[in-house]
Amino acid sequence: MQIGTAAEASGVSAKMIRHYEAIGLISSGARRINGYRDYDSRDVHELRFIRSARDLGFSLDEIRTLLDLWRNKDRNSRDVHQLAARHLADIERKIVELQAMAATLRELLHACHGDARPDCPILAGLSGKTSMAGH
Amino acid sequence: MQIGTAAEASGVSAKMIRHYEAIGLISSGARRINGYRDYDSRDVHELRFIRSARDLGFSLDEIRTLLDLWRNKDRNSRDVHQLAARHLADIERKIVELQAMAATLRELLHACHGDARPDCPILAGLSGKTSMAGH
DNA sequence: TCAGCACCTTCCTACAATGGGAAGGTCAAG
DNA sequence: CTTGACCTTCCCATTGTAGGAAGGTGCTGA
Repeated sequence: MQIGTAAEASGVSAKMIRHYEAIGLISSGARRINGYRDYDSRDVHELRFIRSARDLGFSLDEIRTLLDLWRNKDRNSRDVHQLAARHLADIERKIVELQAMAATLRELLHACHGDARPDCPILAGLSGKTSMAGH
Repeated sequence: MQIGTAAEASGVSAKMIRHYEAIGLISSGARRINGYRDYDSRDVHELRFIRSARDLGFSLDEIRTLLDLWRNKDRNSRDVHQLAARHLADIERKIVELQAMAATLRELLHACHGDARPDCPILAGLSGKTSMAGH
């Protein structure tokens, strides 16, 4: 099948499929006589794997490792577990960060009347006249 | 004061101060005879404002608007409130997304024994053999 | 048979925010 | 007069994705 069909079937855009090939995430597979890339269901399967991993927030570099492990039948499930656990920890850290931001914003929003008057605790907070959560 | 001092005082790196000037976020202020940028406490105050807003996750584009509102004494606190509320909603949406990812990851991690054996529900999940949370 | 359209190819550009580094100018202390 | 710590500009890299230009391919309908 052509790249467009593989894109549709996998949920990865044709643009991205070419990109993944360019950075060596997927192999430079077969070409037809006209130079068009040719894909089969295994390729689509792999693309879907990548797509799922992206949806879970794995970076392309992490996915590179995951793909290696996926292809390697002698792998250790410990390696996968470790990678995923580290990634989960990253996400949890990010959530905590965002929650801190959200809490501060909610506080500021609560204090700001939000009408036609110019005085605004949000701006005051940003300008450092109020307690602010650090980075 | 020189850029390095302003950087230290504001928590914004010299590199970023130059960048903010280049993109017009802050004005191209005075230069000394030798071509060095010169800053005063008002500049530092503005940089700290930017820094705080960045810490709260505002984009430089949003900060551009916030700075305009901050400088404009005839502003409407409603505008600030609206901008901040929208930003808070963005953050909350992002938190929900990350929490969904984390939940799926935790499920997969829970199912994966993570030892020397090769079979791994995490890889199976990514390859689509298990229920996965969509994007 | 040719026109048109949908597809494909490569290559370059952009985004957002930040950092790294090179090549060179400036200034104060020793 | 050298050394070192600043400063200047300019270019490049990052991460993941998209847009677009310029050109080739191939099917379909008139």
